[in-house]
Amino acid sequence: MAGSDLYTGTLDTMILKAVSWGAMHGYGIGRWIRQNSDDALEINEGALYPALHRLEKKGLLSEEWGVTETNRKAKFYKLTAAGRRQLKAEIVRWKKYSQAVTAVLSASSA
Amino acid sequence: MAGSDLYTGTLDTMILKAVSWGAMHGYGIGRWIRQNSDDALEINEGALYPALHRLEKKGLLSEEWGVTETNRKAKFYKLTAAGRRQLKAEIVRWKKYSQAVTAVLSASSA
DNA sequence: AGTCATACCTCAGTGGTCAAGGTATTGCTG
DNA sequence: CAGCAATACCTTGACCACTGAGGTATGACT
Repeated sequence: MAGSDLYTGTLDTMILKAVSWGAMHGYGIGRWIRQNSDDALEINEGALYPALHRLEKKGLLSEEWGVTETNRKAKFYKLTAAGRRQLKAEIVRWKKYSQAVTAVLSASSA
Repeated sequence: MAGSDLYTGTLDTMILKAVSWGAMHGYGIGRWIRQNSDDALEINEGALYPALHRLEKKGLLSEEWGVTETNRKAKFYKLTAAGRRQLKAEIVRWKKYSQAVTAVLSASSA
């Protein structure tokens, strides 16, 4: 599975966003990100699962085993209150940061 | 010197951009990035200098000792041909990537 | 003489990602 | 019904960029 060479640190925020309307399982989160990025981002599983565990350990996600619509067992993640706060802050940070980098990369004089 | 919590991987591209109109020394590159990001990005020197050495080692920058306008000795960096090519590619990559992440973070339905 | 800004550097530690391996189950298709 | 793709989870070692903190030296101004 070819990764997308992530800019480190952006994955966690996207994961939090993915579950912001309800519980989702890991594999589905990866698929959701790919789809919502118009196939630009392909999440490496070796990055995805450690990230989920990390976020759970930080108390930003809670996990629970369940069954998918297609009858498969899967671990479902949802946002905690802290996770929702974090998501909000991270989105602000991303906006500022990406605008700053874009400004730098389109500067037209020294 | 407080860093800006960089998203790993974005620094190199900004450095290449900084020297795209002519040679610049390391300390000045840090200042240039800060100014062109409207003070949003404060480059940690512990990130900056290793990055310069890295890029030089990769053949994307060439370095040469010189003297600044204010009469101080400093190491000046400029783009190599490979560096210019890399910069172009990295800017494209950043545009695609940042648009993708922004799309994901502003998705409005599951 | 002292201090600030400039200008360079290194190092240990941390931590996220990649690449590659693995297990198990469902469901489709030949 | 055998085989295989897709789903769904996981771990591990290696790599490497960044943080935070330390350091040296010089020019300019007070």
